[in-house]
Amino acid sequence: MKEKKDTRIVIGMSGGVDSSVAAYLLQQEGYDVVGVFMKNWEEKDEDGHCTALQDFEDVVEVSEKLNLPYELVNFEKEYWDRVFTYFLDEYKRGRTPNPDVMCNKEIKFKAFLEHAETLGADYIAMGHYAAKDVKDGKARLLRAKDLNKDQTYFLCGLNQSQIAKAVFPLAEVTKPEVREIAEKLDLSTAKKKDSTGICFIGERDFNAFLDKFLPAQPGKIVTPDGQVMGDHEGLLYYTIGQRKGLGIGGKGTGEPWFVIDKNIKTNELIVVQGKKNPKRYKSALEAEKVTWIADEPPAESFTCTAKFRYRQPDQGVDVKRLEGNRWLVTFHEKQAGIAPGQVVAFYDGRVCLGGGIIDFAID
RNA sequence: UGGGGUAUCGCCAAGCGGUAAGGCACAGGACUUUGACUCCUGCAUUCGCUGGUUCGAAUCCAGCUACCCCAG
Repeated sequence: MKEKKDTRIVIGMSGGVDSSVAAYLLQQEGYDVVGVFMKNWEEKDEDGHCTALQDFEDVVEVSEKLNLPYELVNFEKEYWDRVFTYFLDEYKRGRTPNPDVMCNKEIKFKAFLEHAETLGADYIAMGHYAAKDVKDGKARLLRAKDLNKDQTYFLCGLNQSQIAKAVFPLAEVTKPEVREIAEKLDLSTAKKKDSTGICFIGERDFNAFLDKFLPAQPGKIVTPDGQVMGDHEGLLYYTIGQRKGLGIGGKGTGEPWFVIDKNIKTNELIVVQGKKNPKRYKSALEAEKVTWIADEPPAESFTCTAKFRYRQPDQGVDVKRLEGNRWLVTFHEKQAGIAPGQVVAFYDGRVCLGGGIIDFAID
């Protein structure tokens, strides 16, 4: 076993508080820490500022304050090829992808990991709120102590070799504590607002953003029995479970309307009225491309909990392998808003078992 | 061109002489490393138009206009 001072950890620095403090905590532990900023997207915001470079400036400032060696690495091509094309392809299929899960899988814990190894890294670290341990020689991904910020949902697509190489400095630290530490150190990122929106791309008018890459085809909004309720701007702008943006008001019972399906062939958006409408609720789903953190499933059939979206309370499910990486997930309680393309993450208590992509929901 | 009915926010809709409920939609914000969901706030000095009665009308009266229904 290497001494900590001889153990090199390359940490991904985003320019936010979390990774800033994570780097500091590793230094305090006594590791040989190197910070690397990933530039994965080339675009300016509405004001013409390159947001990525603004973030990099924060990395520079924090790194100099912490006396941390740092560098910038460019993965724009990798991000485009492995994350963004997938993102667009899914939308073309009428599905709703989760680019950030793919980003972790392909960029942060692959391209970045490979790059870190060329820098002599023993491990890589990220500012994710997640934890890890090793049991019976296998690395496990665990929920962070700060369950409110836990980001294991976004990491559920990682495999054993990726988790084995990772460390999560924020495993036992809460967000308020992170802010506190940053303030004490007087880091420039201390009061920086949490970033949201697609990782590396940021917050923006989503429909306008998509429109730059995919042509929209307006069509009809209809009920399951074919009643025309209005017009939509393009199927890809809507997600199953969505309420806002339909522009349907005052019809029927006066309750809000929700998207329950898309018909690619007829270019119709299918909606139903009422939060409690039974047509919104599904009893199971089929997941594809399911992977397990342990590289192997716990069993061919088992019971656990799952999330179908970030920050959703855990739901009891029965999981059963169909064939290969396809699994049937049956809900203990019916679920609304199960959107194909989105990610289902499996948990056993604090352990994140793995996850897959929702292919379709079953009534 | 006979009879009856209705005209209140983008939509649905309360109100019935005392000084414009509510819901949906929409907008803004909060929440949030996807997309969504959710939550909070805002949203008709004005009630088809024109007059009249009244201290006071969206509410009563008259005329006009529009639409709907039944008869032609």
